[in-house]
Amino acid sequence: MFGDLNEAQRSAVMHGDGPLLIVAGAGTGKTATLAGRVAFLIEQGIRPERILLLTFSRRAAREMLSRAQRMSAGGMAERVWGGTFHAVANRLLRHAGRPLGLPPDFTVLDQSDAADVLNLIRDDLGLSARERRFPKKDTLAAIYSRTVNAGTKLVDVLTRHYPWCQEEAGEIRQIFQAYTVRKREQNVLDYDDLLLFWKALATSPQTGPQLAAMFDHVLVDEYQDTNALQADILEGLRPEGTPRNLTVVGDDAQSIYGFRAATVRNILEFPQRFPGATVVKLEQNYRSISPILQATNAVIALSPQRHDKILWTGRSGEQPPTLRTCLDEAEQCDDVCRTVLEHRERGVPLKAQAVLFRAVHHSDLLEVELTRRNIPFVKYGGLKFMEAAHVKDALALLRVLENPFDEVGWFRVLQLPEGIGPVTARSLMEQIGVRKAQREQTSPLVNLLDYPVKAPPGAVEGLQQLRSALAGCMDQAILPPAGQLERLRVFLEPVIARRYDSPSARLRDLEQLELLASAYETRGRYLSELTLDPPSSTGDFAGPPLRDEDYLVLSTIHSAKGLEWDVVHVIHAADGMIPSDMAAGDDEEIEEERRLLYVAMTRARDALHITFPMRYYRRPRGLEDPHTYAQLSRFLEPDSVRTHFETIAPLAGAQREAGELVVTGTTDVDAFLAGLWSD
DNA sequence: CACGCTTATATTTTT
DNA sequence: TATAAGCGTG
Repeated sequence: MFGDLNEAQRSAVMHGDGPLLIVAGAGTGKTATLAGRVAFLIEQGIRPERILLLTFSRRAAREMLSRAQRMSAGGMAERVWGGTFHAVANRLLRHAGRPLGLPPDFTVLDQSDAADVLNLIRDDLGLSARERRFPKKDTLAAIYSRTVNAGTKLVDVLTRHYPWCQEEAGEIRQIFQAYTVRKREQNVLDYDDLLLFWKALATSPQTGPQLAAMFDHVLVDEYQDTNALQADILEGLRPEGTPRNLTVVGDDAQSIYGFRAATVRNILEFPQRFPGATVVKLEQNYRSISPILQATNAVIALSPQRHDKILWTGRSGEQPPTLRTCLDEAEQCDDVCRTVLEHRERGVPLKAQAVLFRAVHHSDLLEVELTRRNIPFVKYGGLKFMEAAHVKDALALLRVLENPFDEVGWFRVLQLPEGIGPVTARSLMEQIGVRKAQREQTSPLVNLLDYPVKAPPGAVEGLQQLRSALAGCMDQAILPPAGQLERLRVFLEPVIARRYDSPSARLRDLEQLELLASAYETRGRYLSELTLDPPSSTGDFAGPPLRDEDYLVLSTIHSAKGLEWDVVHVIHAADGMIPSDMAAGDDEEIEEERRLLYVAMTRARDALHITFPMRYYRRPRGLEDPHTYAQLSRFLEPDSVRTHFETIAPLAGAQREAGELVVTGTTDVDAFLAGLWSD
């Protein structure tokens, strides 16, 4: 059954008790190994519900467990505890959060909800009166999250990552303090709280041992992307003096989540933190053909950090990766479309191909072009769906039904009826007692439904419609979440038509939301699953019609982690894109960008194409030249890296045919100039 | 006080 | 490009 595994993989799979670190290079069969280990443990008689498998996404957990299922005879893998740190924390805390004073019916705030709460507090504290420009709500949320996850002092985070906000440190601290108070009042947890409370539970002398006793084995995927908080949780779960059955898998060369305070130190210091750890290295790459692997090895070789493993492959192949210089973005789109179709001609379906890029909006132009040419695609990455105003409106309605003390929920809901803006909404919240959260107090929801409130005459009718919509959803026993959404849609339809453009598309989204809800029996379950595992692609919604069709995959590099395709196209391989200008802060950030390119390239099995446009058109700001010139990404360095590529210039070909002279010197001039600005 | 309009601005990656 | 703040009107 484990016959397909190589020696290193087998030794990892069959490792006995004690800590185990598997350093698994890209494409070395990490998933098979981890799934194999789960299957092995079950075969050894470990009860599946006593195994905890922590992965980076829900999708990864599903894949891993279904593989383990196939490998294990008994087929009990589905009872394994699996999911992301956050999702597992959510489950655990609903059962075991009592000792922390945490009622089991808390609701979860996603990052943008958290930002809204921060914004509300900023208004309340009167900090919006603009003397200086104050960090925006999303920035506040980012600062908060980074501080908590890294476990560092606010001032240090500000100095290092948000130097332009240092002046406001006092106010920021004030907001953060109030933020914690509000969350507790309202019985809501944000992403970071989920981890914090889990850690509190796992490390407390009272509850820690009970928690640790729940599991015989803990396995963690993508360990290079865990942060200090998560490492503490793991140590709490496998305390010293007990059998420390902890398996972690990771690759320091693929750590790309520094912005979420992930630290490679977790993987590097694992043997110190868990003394007696066995270390297994997986170095045989099964994914890429040799010319691609050589190129990716060359990219990572230039990283000044030590990655001491050498990947090799038995997969031979002739075609080196191509490096394609395009005139501009339009030509890049054209080239990608053509190359994609060429591969399909030769028998590679669209599904086996992916286009990868640094930032969500990098595919905008390509999406237009693909649509124009009737090439179907799905896009992964980005949070677009959950961020849309109308989706938030619908979910806010469900949230106040679920948790009537949810402040941001109410603030949004109460502004839906015509004639009510922020000021009236605040007054209504005051009247129904949203903020006086004592547990015994009557529910603000009941107050709104059963008692009259003062509102301006113009708002009375709309308010009444809101009331009856909410009232229609009160009895969960009769109406499941999908039914509630159906009822709420009647109310939302005119609201959306009045407030937003392209209402028909938005109404379709509400139907999708309803479709998704039909899989859940309770509102609470539905809401927390949606915030912890949001639909990651438009394809997550595409029901049967799109499912069997062939489609090209578009993905951010971050979302492509752990996946692979026959053919990979990496676009925008220009300085300013990879590495992103935004990341050009310090060496550490630049190195993370290098690893990002490495991750992108190592997704490819048989063919890899990297393109970059020489010229970008930006919307003119003032009298600036709307064209900017880009250079090839510095990570594709000429001597040791570019030699592994076949260089193609669609532009040069076209121009030579036209008898024009191709000027290749531009980039050198730009490089010279760039050298003058940098120090 | 709501709402529609204009103008400034800052722009990554995701649980 | 999308959002937020600013301003005028009803």
